[in-house]
Amino acid sequence: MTTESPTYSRGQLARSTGVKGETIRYYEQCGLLAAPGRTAGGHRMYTDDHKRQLNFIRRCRELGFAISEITGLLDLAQTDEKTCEQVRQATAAHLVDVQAKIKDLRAMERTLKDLIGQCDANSTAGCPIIDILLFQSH
Amino acid sequence: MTTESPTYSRGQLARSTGVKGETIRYYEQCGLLAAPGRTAGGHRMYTDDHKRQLNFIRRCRELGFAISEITGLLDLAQTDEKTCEQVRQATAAHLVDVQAKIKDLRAMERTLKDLIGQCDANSTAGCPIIDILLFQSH
DNA sequence: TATAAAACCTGTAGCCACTACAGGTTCAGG
DNA sequence: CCTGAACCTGTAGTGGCTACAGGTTTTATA
Repeated sequence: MTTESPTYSRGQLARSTGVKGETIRYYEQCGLLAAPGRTAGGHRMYTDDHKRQLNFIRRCRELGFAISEITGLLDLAQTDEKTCEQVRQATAAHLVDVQAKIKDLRAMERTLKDLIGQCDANSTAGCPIIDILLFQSH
Repeated sequence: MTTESPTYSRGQLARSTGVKGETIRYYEQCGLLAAPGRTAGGHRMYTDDHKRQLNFIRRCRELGFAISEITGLLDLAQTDEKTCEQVRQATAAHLVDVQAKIKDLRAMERTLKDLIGQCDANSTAGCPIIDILLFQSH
C-alpha cells in the first residue's frame, strides 16, 4: 500500500511556481534543478521535491543571487554540518554586492536629476544635458 | 599652412578616456562611435572629435544609458531643433528606470538583512535562511 | 639600419540568464 | 480515433562587453 506521490508536467510546474517552462528546462540544463523522471514518451515528470527546489531557486533569484551562488546554497542545504555559518556568509557577501549596486544607482539618480534640473532652468540655445555630457571636464 | 589636427592611436585614445581599447572597437562595430580614418598600414587614427564623442559615450554609460539610448542621444545632439525637450524626456525616462532598479534592490536588501538577522538569532539546529527559502509559503 | 617588442589588425567565441524559435513527438479531451 | 495543446531537442539571439588566436604594423632601442 505505497501512496504514489503526485507528479507534474513542466507546464503544471511552471504555473504552480511562476517560473517559465523554458526557464525550468534551462535550470535543469545548467545543473541547478535536479533532472526529473520521464514518462514512457519522454516527457518530464516533476515531484513535490522538484517544486520545493524550484521555489527555493525562484526566491533566491528574486533576491538577486547568481545561478552559481544558488548552486552553492543548494549544496550547503544538502550537507548538515557547519552549514548555517557558510550560508550566513554567502548571504552577507551578496548583501554587500546589492548595497554596492544601490550606491552606484543612487549616484546615477542624483546626476540624472541634476541634468534634468539644468534642463528645466534652461534659457539659452542648445541643450544643457548634451552640452554638459559633451564638454564637462571631469 | 594648414594646422594639422592631432591624431591618436586606439591605445592612446583608450588611455586618455578610460575606455578599454577592445571596447572602443566594439563601439565602432555597433555604430556608436564614428569610424576613424586609417594609416597606410590600416591602424585607426582618432581625432579630438572622436575623443569628445567617446567621452560623451563613457559618461552616458556611467549613467546607465543603454547603447541604443546613447545612439539616440547622439543623433539628437546632431540635430538642432526641438532637441532639448527630447533629450530631457529621454533622460527623465531613464531616471524612472534607474529609480525602479533602486526600488527592487532595496527590497532585496531588506529581505537579505532580515534573513541574516534570523540567522544571528538562531539557536535551533538547521539553518534558518535555508529553511525560510525552502519552506516559506508566499 | 636592423631587430625586437609592443601595439595594432580581423574575426570569432565566451560570459550571464534567459528567451525564442524550428521542426518534430506525445499526450489529453471529446 | 482524432485534433490540438503541450511537450521534446537543439540552436541562435539578447546586451555589453572581454578574451582569445594568428597575423601585420609601428615604434623604440642597439
